[in-house]
Amino acid sequence: MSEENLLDAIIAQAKLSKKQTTKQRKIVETAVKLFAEKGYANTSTSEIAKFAQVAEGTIFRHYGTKDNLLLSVILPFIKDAMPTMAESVFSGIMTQNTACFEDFLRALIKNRLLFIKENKEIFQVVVKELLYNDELRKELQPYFFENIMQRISKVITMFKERGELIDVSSDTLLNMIFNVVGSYFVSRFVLQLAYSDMDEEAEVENLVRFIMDGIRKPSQGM
Amino acid sequence: MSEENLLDAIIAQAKLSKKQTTKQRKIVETAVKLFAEKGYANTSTSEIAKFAQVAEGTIFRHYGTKDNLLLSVILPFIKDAMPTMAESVFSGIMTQNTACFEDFLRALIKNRLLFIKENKEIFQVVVKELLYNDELRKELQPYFFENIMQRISKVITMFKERGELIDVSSDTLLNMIFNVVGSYFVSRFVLQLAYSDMDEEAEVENLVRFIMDGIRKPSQGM
Amino acid sequence: MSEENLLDAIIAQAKLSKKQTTKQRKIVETAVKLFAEKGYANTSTSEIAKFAQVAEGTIFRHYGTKDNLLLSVILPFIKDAMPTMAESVFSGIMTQNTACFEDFLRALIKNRLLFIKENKEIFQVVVKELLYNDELRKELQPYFFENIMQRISKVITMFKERGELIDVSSDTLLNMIFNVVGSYFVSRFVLQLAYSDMDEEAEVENLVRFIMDGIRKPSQGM
Amino acid sequence: MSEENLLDAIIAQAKLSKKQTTKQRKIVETAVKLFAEKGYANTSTSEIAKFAQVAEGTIFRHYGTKDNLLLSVILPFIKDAMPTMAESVFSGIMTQNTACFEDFLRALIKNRLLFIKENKEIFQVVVKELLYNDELRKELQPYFFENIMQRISKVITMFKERGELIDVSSDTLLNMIFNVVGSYFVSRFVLQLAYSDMDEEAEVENLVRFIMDGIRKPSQGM
DNA sequence: CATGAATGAGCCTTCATTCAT
DNA sequence: TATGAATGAAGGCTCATTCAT
Repeated sequence: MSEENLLDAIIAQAKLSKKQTTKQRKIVETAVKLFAEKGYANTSTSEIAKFAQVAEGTIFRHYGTKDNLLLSVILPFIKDAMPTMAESVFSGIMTQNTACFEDFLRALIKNRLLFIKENKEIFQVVVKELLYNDELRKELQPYFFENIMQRISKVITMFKERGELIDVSSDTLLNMIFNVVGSYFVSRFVLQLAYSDMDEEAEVENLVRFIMDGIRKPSQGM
Repeated sequence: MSEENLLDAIIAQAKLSKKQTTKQRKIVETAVKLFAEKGYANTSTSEIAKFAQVAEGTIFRHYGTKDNLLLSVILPFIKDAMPTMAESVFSGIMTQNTACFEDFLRALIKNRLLFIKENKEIFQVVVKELLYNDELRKELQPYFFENIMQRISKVITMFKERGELIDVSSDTLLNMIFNVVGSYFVSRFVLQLAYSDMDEEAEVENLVRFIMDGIRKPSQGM
Repeated sequence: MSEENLLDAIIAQAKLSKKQTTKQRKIVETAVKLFAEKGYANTSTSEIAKFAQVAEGTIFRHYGTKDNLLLSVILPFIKDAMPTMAESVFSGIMTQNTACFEDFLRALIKNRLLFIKENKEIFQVVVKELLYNDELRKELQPYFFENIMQRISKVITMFKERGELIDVSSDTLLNMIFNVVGSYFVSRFVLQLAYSDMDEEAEVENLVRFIMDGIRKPSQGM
Repeated sequence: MSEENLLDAIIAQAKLSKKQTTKQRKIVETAVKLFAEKGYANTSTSEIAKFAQVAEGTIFRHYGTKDNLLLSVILPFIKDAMPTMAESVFSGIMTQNTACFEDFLRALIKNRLLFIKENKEIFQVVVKELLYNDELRKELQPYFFENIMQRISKVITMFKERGELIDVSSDTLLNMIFNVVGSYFVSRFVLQLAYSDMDEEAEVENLVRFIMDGIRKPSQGM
C-alpha cells in the first residue's frame, strides 16, 4: 500500500486498463461489490475469484497483490472524480448559469451527486478505506487537496471578492462546505441512513439553503 | 458481532467490570491504542498481548473473543457518551446560560468536544468501526437514535416553537447540525486533518456561527 | 460433524474424489493410519501434515475441516462395506453353495473377514469413532440399518420359513448373530486381543458352530 | 496415562478416597457424567469445574492431572467390578442354585447386569476409553485377565469336566461367552440401541439360551 | 483447603501468494 | 493467458496446568 509514488501507479494502471480482458473486468467488478459490502480487510481473494468465476491465480496474474487490486478499484474513481470535477464541472458550470455562488454550489452538488449515484459502490469502498487505511489516506491526501480543494478554493475566493460570502478565510469556507456536502453523501450512500422524507431535489435545495443561510429564523420585522 | 442484544452485553460487561484486574485494564488500554492506530481488522490478538505484556490466553480468558474485546472497548464509551450527554449536559445546560438556541448549541459542542478530546482514541475506534463494520452499526444505531437524537430533537422542537429556528422539520434540523458538528469531530480527531489555523475557541465559534447563519454575507443595505 | 445429510456428503465426496491428487491420497492414507493409532481427537492436523509431507494448508484446501477429513476416510469404507456386501455378497452367496443357513453364514463371515482384513486400519477408525462420536453414530445408524440389517434380515426370515432356525423374531436372531460376529471382528482387529491359538479357518468354523449350536454338549444317548 | 504401575495408582487412589470432601465427590460425579456424554478427549477441565461448581484449580489440587482424574473415575469401577464379581458372585452363586452351567451363566449375567445398570455412566466411560485409549487398555488388560477371566475360566473348566460343555478349549469358550454378553451390554448401555421389544427378563433368558443352544432348530423327529 | 487469574503450547483454520502445467 | 494445487505464515481460540492469595 505504500511503496513508490501514487501517480506512477495511476499511470501504470492506465496502461494496463487499455487491454482489459473480460476476466479482468469481472474481477474488478466483483472486487468493488465485495469490498463495498464487507470492507477490504474482510474480503478474501478466494471469495473474489469464486464470485468472478475466475481462478485465484488469475487475480494475481493481473494485479500482483490484493493491495494493488484495491488500488485498481479506487484509482480510476479518484482519477475520474477529480479531473471531471475540475474540467467539465468548473468551466462548464462557471460560465453560464452561475450568476451567484449559490448557483455554483447547487450545480456542483448536483453534479457530484450524479457521479456518486452512478458509482455508489466504489464510493463506499473509497470512503471506508480512506478512513480505515492510514497509508492509503496519506498517499491520496496531497493529491486530493491539490486537485480538488485548490480549484474550489479559487472559486470561493473569487466569489468572496465579489462580496457574496462572509469574511472568513477561503480554506475555512471550503472546509465547512465540504463537511456539509461530504457528510450528506456519506450518511446517504455509505451509512445508508434513511432519515429524510424529502425527495432528492428538496434535499439538495435544503443543503444549499443551509450552507448559504444557516438555521436561524430571520427576525420578522426586518 | 451479532447475536443477542446489545443492552445485555452492556449489562454483562458492567457486572464483569467490577473486579477488573490490572492485566485487564492493560489489555483494554492496549487494544484501544492499537485499534485506533490500525483498525480492528488489522490488529491481531497476539500483537495486543505482546504490547500489553500479557499472555495471549489472558485476553481470551477475560473477553472470550476478539469481537467481544472490541465491544468492551466501545460500549463503555457509548454508554458514557449518551447518558452523560443526556443528563448532565442537557439539564445542566438548559437552565442557566441558554437564553437562546445558539447558547445551547455552543454549550453542547463544547461539552462534547471536551469529552471526545479526553477519549480521542476510543472515538477513533468507534467511528472507524461504525463505518466499517455493518453488524456493529446496525446494533448500535437504534440505541443511538433513541438516546441521543430524540433528546436533542426535543430541544430543537422547543426552540422552534419559540420561533428561533427556521421552518424545517426537527429531524432535518437535527441532521444538519449533527452532520456539521460530527464531520468537524471526525475530520479533526479521526482523519486528523490540520486544515485550520484558528484556535479551538475560534473554531467552535465559527461552527456555531456557520450553523446559525450560513455563509452568505448579509446584504449591506438591509 | 452434524449439518446436512450424509448421503449428500457421500455424493459430494464421490465427485471430488475423481481427480485425486497424489498429495490428497497421501493425506488420507496418513490420516487413516494416525486416526487408527491414536484416535481422531488425539491426532492433530499438523501431525498429519508432517507425516504426509504436505503443508498443513493443503489438508484444508482439499478437505475444508478436520471433521470432513474424517468423513473422507470413513465414508468410502462405509459405502463399500454396505453395497458390496449387499450385492455381490448376497446374490453371489445365496445362489450356489447355500443349501442351508449355515453355509450362508459361513460365506458371509468369510467375505466380511476378507474385506476387513484388507481395510484393517479404517475399520479401527470407524469402530472407534462410531463408539466415541455420538454425532457420527446418529448420522450413520439409519443408513446402516437400512442397508445391511434389513437385507440380512430378509435372508434370515427366509431360512426361518424353511424351518432351519429357531422361533425367535428375525430381528433378535439378526442381533445375536451380529453381536457375535461383530465382537469377534472388534476384539481381533481393534482391541487386537491375541487370545486364540486357532488358525483363522478354525476360528471361523468355531464361530459358525457356536452361532448354530451354542456351547452345550449334546446329551450322549440321543 | 502411562507412568508407573497401575496397582500403585489404585492403592494411592484408595488412600485418597478415604477423606473425600464434598467437592471431590462433586468433581468425580460431574466428570463421570461429562466423560460419558462426550468422551474424555472432548471434555475440558474447565467444563467439569463449571458444572461441579468448583474452581478449576480445585480439580488439580486433588487429582493433579486430567489423566489422573480419568483414572479416579475408572479405577474404583474396575476395582468393584472385579472382586465383587469374584467373591460374592462366584462363591455365592456356585453353591446353591447352580446345579448346571446354565444356572451359573444366568446368575452371572443377572448379577453383572444389575451392577452395570447401577453404574451405567461409568460403564460408558470405561468402554469408550478402553477402546479409544491404547495406553489405558494396555495397562488394564493384564489386570483384567488375571482377575476376571481366570476365575471364570476355572468355573468353565469345572463344568467341562462334568461333561456339560462341548470340547473346546476353556479360553475359547470363555471368549465366546464374554463376547456375547459383553456385546449385549455395550450395545444396550453404550451404543444405546433399542433394538429389542423383549423385556429384560426375556432378554437375559434369550441370551442364556443362545449361548447354550445356538440358533439351529432341533430336528423335529429326533 | 480452595480459588481463579495467568500462562503458553498447541489446535484448527484462513489467506495471500507462488508456480508448474 | 489462465489455472488451481500447494504453500506456510499468521490468526483466533482452547485448554491443561501453575501459583499467589
